[in-house]
Amino acid sequence: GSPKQLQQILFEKLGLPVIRKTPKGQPSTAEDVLQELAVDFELPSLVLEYRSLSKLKSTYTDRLPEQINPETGRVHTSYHQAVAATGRLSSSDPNLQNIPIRTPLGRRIREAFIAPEGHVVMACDYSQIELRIMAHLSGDEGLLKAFHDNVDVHQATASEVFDVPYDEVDGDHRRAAKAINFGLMYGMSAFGLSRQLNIGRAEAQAYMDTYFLRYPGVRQFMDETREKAREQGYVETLFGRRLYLPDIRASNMQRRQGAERAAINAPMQGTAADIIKRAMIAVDAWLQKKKPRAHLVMQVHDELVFEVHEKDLAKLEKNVVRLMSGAADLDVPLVVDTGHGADWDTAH
DNA sequence: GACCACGGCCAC
DNA sequence: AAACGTGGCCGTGGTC
Repeated sequence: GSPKQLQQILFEKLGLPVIRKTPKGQPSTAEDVLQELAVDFELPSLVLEYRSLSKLKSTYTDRLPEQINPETGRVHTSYHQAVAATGRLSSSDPNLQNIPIRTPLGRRIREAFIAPEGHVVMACDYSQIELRIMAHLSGDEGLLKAFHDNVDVHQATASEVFDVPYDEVDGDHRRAAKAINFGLMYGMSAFGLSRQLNIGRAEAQAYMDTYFLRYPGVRQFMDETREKAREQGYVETLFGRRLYLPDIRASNMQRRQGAERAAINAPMQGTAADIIKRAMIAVDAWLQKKKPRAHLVMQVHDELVFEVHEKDLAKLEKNVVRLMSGAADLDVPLVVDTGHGADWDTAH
């Protein structure tokens, strides 16, 4: 578990090539580096497998049972309202906003979050909320249309960027388009996209150029956001939450560009945070008024998780969807997906 | 025992 | 050199 010791074994003792260095100048043993080394060498795959198992065991399987409150028999997180710069909540001790979901083994940890006898877990999440907010804030016609037509937005982006009919988009093109969509919201450069997709820089630049040609409103929105940040020293969400960016005029290019990326991202991430908070307030009011056998037990940025008596499930689901969808009036629909089951994994 | 930096990695 | 935003937690290696 020691990157320092692993560096010595891989790069000094075994003489494997150094693919990348850490910010402190040490040879990196990060996941993407080991994946590349795994093509030619045997050990890196084993290290990666050990790492993923070790992460799940040390952070979740070992720790969560230790944090069960003996009085309630539950784990209780702490939510913080004034930590994340964008207005998101954060969660700690334990963090319940980073419970694994991406891998089958990771998902087994979610199965441990179960509802009491006679109750189910219900999970309701906003579909693509940040991209929808990007469509709203930018007013880009193509993006607005994609959401109005209720199509798969990554598939639609792939169709535009790679110039293939919507129904003929393959998995690789969709994956690339998804990376472009998310990368854009994080202020990613062509260099970053080339690294993410493992393609040449010119090719990545061509993808981004085509994207901005097809979605000109998005380019304009991003240019204007940078400009506004520089002029005002802050950016704001749809509802006026500000993020001040003291580094936006820094002479140090790295700091300045970092502030520009934060400026691009904050209106979208922050507006999503505002919207789900409005939804939580509306849901709380409804719960207090109607008194169903239900509790809101978690918030995970774009998702609300409830425990609800089986008999009150249908009514709760209908109303939570209504209240979450209606928490903001955007130029695109706010779509809410829901699921339920005996545990948090099944509810997804 | 408390705290820290680092490298790494889990989530959205 | 870095290059993709927001968080929190782990083990290691180290200090006080």
